[in-house]
Amino acid sequence: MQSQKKTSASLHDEVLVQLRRMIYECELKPGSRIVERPLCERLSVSRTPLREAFKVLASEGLIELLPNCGARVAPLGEKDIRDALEVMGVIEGLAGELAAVRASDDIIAEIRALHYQMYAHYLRRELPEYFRLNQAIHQKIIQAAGNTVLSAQYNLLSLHVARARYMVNRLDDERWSQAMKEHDAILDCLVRRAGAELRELLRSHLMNKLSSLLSHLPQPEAEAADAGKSGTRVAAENGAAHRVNEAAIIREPAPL
Amino acid sequence: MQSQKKTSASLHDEVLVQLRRMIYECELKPGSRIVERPLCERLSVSRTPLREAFKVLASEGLIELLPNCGARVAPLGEKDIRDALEVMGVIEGLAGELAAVRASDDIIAEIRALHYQMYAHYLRRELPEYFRLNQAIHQKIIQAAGNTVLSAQYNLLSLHVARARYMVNRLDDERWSQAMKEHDAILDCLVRRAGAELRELLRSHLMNKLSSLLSHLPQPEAEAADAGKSGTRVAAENGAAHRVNEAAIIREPAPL
DNA sequence: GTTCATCAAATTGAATGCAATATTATAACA
DNA sequence: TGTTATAATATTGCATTCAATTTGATGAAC
Repeated sequence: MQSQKKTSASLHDEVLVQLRRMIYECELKPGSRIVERPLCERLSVSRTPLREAFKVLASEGLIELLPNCGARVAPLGEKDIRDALEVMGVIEGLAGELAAVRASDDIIAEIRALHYQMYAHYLRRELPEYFRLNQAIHQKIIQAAGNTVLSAQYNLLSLHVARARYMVNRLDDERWSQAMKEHDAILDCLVRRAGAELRELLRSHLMNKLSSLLSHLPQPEAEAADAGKSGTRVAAENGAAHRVNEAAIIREPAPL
Repeated sequence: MQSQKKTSASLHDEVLVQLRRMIYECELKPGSRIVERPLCERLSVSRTPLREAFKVLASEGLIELLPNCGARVAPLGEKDIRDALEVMGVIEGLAGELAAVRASDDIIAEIRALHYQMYAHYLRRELPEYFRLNQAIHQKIIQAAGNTVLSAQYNLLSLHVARARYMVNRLDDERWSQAMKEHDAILDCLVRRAGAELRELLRSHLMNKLSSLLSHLPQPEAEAADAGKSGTRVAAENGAAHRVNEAAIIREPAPL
């Protein structure tokens, strides 16, 4: 049913997917204004499907739509990241709690397989592959919860978190090894079907990710502090988006 | 900044608000197909803003957009209600947990005042007023959490739940008195700032509401069981929407 | 009598055009 | 020189129009 991929989707959906990618990869920088016509030419579509996509993105919180003033990419400050991950924590916690009860043994076996694959990539310090499997495991847990509303909310929040991850753009070794340990515990809870324990584990897993993200945030509170409120187009100009350092670099954010 | 209400909003927003109301009041019945042009005439707008509103409603899960086949109001079965309230449970639980820490004494005083007002209406069996204050209390707790993502998710889920409530359209006395007791406990937790306890209380409060809703659901699994999957426009024709019985009737769903 | 094919009407998807509003540049004035 | 008013430009919001697909119906063949 979802086999055909490229040509089948309506123009509006393609634009939507494209824009989402451009936003969470920070190709469209947080806080920057978006003018319709240039984007239309770039995506080779008319304004109508673009504007429809804008409305959806606005309801998803990825852009802001100022009446008669056009759109701008939603700013992404420390507070926004914290808010998103707080909610994501209880969402994914609930997913774990439900998955521990509802997941079939086959699904758990699949997750276990993914886990060991991920562990192998961790040992070899292959971050993109590690990351892909990490996402796949979390996605499997979400699906195992068997709750469509939960899945939808999770995917939505994932977009915002991916945006933050692109801004930070690195993962230090200490956090990486800690995350791996947490995943060991997560798998353990799942096979034991320890729902409540898994819930707390997943939630704290995300809270730790929050701490890691915030500690690496580019400019905590610099001169662009008013970007969130003032209507003037501050381009934010965060040159940190491409900074390369001693830590591992994330290149593949999410196959979502 | 948000003082002007009616004439200032863009046409698209007005249509969006109108359609949301029509959907969660079941004026547009779950599962029924929506044709664009008649709605355009009825709302006195062109197809462009209507279609933009459709895209947003689809991303909110209130309608489904079938490619080249138009829109239909999202069906609302037992599973959908359960899914929505499961998620809402942890969302509002988190809100309580955060509010217990972050709410100012003034806010708690306001909630206490609302609570006693609500209690007075409960004693007089004034359901619409009770309901309005009930919503206001929950809204205050959400706001006190100080998390914009949480607020957005909660408001979204509220729409779906309101839709379910309209379908059920009544509240039996036993559940009413139980809900009132639960609210007593909620207020107590809040003034004691017992976050974890409040979290569990709010979650179970919603789980009880879920049970109540499901037990009063019009047709659990009747001949319209395939309405959720088949593409044919089954009008659902749930005559139970206006049924009047021995229980109190809900007329005012949410001032949201 | 049932089923399949072809055609007409209706409906959706997208592009273009026009009016309204905001933004920017220019110029006049204090 | 700095500030305000005004006009020109650019951009958004919405309506209209056209093309593509689907739905429903009529008729022919088995």
